[in-house]
Amino acid sequence: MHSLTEENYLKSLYNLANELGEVNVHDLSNALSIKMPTVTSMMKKFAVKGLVNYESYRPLRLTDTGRREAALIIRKHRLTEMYLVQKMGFGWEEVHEIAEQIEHIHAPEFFARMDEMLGFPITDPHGSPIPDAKGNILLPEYEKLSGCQPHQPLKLAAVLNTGDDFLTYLNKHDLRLGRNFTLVDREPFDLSIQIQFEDGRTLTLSAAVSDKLLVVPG
Amino acid sequence: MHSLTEENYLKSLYNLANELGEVNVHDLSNALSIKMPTVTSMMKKFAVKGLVNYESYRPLRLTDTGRREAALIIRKHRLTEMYLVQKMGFGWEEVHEIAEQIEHIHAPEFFARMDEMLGFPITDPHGSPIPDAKGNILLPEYEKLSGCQPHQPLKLAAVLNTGDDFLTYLNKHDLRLGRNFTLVDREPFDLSIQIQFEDGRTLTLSAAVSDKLLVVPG
DNA sequence: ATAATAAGTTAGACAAGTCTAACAAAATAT
DNA sequence: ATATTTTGTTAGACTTGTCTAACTTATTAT
Repeated sequence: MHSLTEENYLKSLYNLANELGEVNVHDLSNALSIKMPTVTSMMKKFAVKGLVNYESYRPLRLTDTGRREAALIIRKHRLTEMYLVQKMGFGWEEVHEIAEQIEHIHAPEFFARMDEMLGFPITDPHGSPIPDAKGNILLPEYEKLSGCQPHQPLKLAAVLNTGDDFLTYLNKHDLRLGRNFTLVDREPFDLSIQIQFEDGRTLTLSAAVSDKLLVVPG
Repeated sequence: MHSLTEENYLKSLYNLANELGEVNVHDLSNALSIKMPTVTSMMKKFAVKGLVNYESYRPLRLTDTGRREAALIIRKHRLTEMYLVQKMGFGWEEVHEIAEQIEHIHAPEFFARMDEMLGFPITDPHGSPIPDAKGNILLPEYEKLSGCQPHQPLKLAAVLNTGDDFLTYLNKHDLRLGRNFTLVDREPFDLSIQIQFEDGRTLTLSAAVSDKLLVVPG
């Protein structure tokens, strides 16, 4: 099994790989707030453990094993978030920090029980997919709101930023997962976007916000 | 805040102090499966942190601060056990290992929510008292079944061993907390004890067992 | 094309928590 | 009362995960 430290490297590596495609030592160092030499030496250790294919000065590549083990940690994280929201009444802006700790618990029965109580959910409270018990994940076909064309009916499917500030902002404007709206207009000057809800109310979203909202056709 | 390692020393120290009255380096070393020199040096560190009063070759004495901090960890442990049993359907023989990990989570809201959902319980699933949020604990007046006189109506109030084997044995004989019975007889030869349930059925318990069962007048 | 900057590595130090070996003090047994 | 055993301490080494300083390779900009 892996240490808590190793689990955090693994998870970060996995998330960065999805966000960036290629992950450099520098990126990982940044994400973890750990200096590059430390990251380099951990990656050499990971190479020995068969979690990454490491070559000097080349981007870091997770092995299939590494990817699977990372997915299993992320599974625990997302299952926990869903449990905290659905079964314990926390808001989606409150659960990240708690899940960040509980994801390191080694107790398969515990997570299996959560999964069962939740009815085997496939996404977490932020719309991110939950990997299955084997570490497989199917990436959903969400589109960034910032990249959509006007006049389409849309539905909020996921958010890309899970910081409290952002989520509290969304709460304030009743922007919850599953909410339907239409993209009315895009302002070319600052790339802000105007949306209209089904009840007729409109809302203007900055590019920073619309870039973090993932939608599906509504 | 304390490291995971420190939390485990603290908890063990607290539990041993309750069991033994006086705790020696040797006892703690034993309980934690950590060699004595390591324990000695940790105790010096604890002395600096104000958690124990340490003097060479003398028994270890928790300070009030140390005792309170230990009680707060034990609070999290017992609250978690209660939650796992009451809200997640685990058996009382399954929860120790999981709680052993979750007790180290730093998230007051999380434990406060559990407490609330459980209706502010005062004991865990094994009958042990749950310290309050300030680290105060009131020791209940339980008696060992092994020390009771015959012909008294009794009620099972707590168990002193929380190993799966013991609890599974109790399950098999329907010996659950709150169960009423009468002490029928004690066999002087091996100190085994015979009890009778309200439905008339009887059961013989070895000294090893009756020494681990705590009762109140039923 | 070369200078400047950014990214990555090597070497060596440090803190936390663990160990073993050797020695010292306290408790126990005859 | 003294020898033996048990308990406790000191000293020094090791591992994991971190850092800084110095150097190297790769990328970028002029």
